[in-house]
Amino acid sequence: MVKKVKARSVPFSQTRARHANETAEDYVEAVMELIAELGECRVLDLARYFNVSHVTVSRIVKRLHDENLLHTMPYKPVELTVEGLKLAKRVKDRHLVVLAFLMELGVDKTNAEIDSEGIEHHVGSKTLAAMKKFLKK
Amino acid sequence: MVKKVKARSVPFSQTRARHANETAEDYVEAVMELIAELGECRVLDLARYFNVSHVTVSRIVKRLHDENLLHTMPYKPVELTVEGLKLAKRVKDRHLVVLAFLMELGVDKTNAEIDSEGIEHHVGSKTLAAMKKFLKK
DNA sequence: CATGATCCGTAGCCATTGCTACATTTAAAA
DNA sequence: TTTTAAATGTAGCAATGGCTACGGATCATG
Ligand SMILES: [Mn+2]
Ligand SMILES: [Mn+2]
Ligand SMILES: [Mn+2]
Ligand SMILES: [Mn+2]
Repeated sequence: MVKKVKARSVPFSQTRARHANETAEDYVEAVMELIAELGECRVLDLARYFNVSHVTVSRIVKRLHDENLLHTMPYKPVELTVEGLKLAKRVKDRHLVVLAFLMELGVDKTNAEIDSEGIEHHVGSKTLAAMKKFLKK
Repeated sequence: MVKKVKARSVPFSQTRARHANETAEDYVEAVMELIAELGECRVLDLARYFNVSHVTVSRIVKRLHDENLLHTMPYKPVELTVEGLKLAKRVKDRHLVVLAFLMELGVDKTNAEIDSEGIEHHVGSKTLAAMKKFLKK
């Protein structure tokens, strides 16, 4: 008789899929925010924002341009496509819910900001709804 | 007058650091669990568990061996070092808290299992404490 | 004890995201 | 207008974690 292991592979597959979207989500949100704050979004603004080199940003911006999330021309500011803006709004809304939820739970702002930056990408629609419900009470 | 952007780089740096630990955390937890359930933990057990190829597992096991988290000899089952067991216990405890928390919040078990698999790695000590407190009430 | 199935390791590919060093473009100052 | 500083791009390296293909080791079974 061979013991069978529970089908735990689904959560891991889902987590890997979410990690694959994480960079795109953070970047479109950052571009939207930087344009709102600075009027435009330059590669170096993103590099400072994420605390990475401008080279890393430049390459990722190129990839997200290929994925139709960002507009970009050499030496020009980065902009959002229609698709990118839609994603940015959705992601920012979710991020704000997670942040508010953690603070409502009693976590200080500093730690809520740190943890929510990672947690946001792993919050599915059901969990997001539960957090919103909690916030209403 | 130049507008200055808030220091948002800290959360992103922290999130990247946590992602760097994620594989190690999931693997030691998996090894502990598979040994508990099957008596031993083989490379292929881990491959099935994570839904990846045995090659991916083999390379990662080697790296975690170099980091003194796992014991491994060619063609032998994988075991935990003292350090690995300590980490596994800590990680499993945190994972269970996150899972129970999500379910207490009203998320169904299936989605709670999926989301907690990613969220766990981004839950700092403050957030973990807040979740435990919530569960006590 | 032979052998075939299963398990595991190795070679080698790709994508992603970090980095430094250097080249080029753009924009500001002299 | 020339010159210099800042911003951006390019080349090339490393680590990580996916994969397939193939070969060698182990073990159960005949
Ligand atoms: Mn965000
Ligand atoms: Mn984030
Ligand atoms: Mn996990
Ligand atoms: Mn994550």
